[in-house]
Amino acid sequence: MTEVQLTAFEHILLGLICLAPSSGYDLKRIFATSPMGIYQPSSGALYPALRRLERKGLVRAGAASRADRHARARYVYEPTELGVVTQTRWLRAPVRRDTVARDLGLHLMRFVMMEHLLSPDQVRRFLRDLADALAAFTAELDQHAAATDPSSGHARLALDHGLAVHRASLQWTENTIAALATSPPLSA
Amino acid sequence: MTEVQLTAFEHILLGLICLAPSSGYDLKRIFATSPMGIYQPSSGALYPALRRLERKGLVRAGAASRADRHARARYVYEPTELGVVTQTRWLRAPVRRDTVARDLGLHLMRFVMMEHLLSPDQVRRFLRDLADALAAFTAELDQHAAATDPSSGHARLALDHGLAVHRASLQWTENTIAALATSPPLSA
DNA sequence: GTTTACATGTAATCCGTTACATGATTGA
DNA sequence: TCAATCATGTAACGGATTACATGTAAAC
Repeated sequence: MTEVQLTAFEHILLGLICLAPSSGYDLKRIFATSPMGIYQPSSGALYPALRRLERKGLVRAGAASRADRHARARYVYEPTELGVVTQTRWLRAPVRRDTVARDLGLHLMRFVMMEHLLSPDQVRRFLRDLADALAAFTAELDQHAAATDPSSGHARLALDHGLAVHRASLQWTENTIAALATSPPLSA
Repeated sequence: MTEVQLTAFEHILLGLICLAPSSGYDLKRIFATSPMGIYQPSSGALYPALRRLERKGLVRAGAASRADRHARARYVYEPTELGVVTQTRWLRAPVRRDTVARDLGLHLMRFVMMEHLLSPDQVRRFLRDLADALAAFTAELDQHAAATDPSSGHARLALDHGLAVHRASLQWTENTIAALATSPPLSA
């Protein structure tokens, strides 16, 4: 029971490898072409991170490595059993109210990655928690707003931005809960 | 013309000091109590950053230091002329389309800090640029969405989240441009 | 025949977190 | 006097960026 602690970046890599076995370059391409391409990991971040995951026994360089008559080394990583367990535990971690705003993007990544690792019920619970956390956060911002002179300059306007954005996020969460309730994930 | 390069964190500290001369502890309190308290800088980040700003000649420990019969050292920093120039240049920097999503929070910080350092016209231009960048980004997301099966699981749903949030941000930007046009900043 | 995509890596540097250390002042 | 607040700092550690290095394969 050695508590495996990973960085957010490592968890995202592990999650992507859980979705589909990938080489470092594959992962780079995923970041480059998918909408999450707002973050582009450098080689100096990516390859050492993969090595750390391997060293910790969460992924392994699988059979596909060095195939396809590629003379150049090519390591295709796949998750180990421990890797899947670790990732699943991360996905199940509660949504913390006090950091929901800071980690909003990360929570969305978790949502994407829990599709095949958690049960529909656990996904529902996650979204419910997320909605609650967002509601609490917007309520807090509302209080700040109420305590601020509405015509007091840019700080107040920026506060309105935070409110608008997190209300939209909350709205999405509620909509998604409803959508997943009426049309359950395809198990066809 | 030694190009002074600062981290985002350093620029935020410098910006806060430009708004009002502050000690390290003052800054800590600002982070703790204002809505931007989602980020709580540690002592190990804060004090070395202030030292770096001082070493680079952007702030100086002002007259208020060690006053108030505080035996314990207390350094109240105020911006130097070079500090104000550097900060102003940062505030004037263009909004980059390709990083608007990643740096959205930072752009809002810039908006707050440009209130007293830039002209209303420059603020307007900044918001116009921000709106354009957000429009470009949402258009890009729209294209991704159009190319994705609408019932294809969590990735698509997460994309919808990004769209909702950035549309809300864009809406705020347009609203704010309008608001600042009708009621110009108080110069009373 | 040279650029572009594929594919992985290292070294220097810098910065942030965590945890610990120190000491004064105020109020219960 | 004991806790909380004020107030600044250091040391160990880890990880990210930048820039550089290396080499193959495909395409033009």
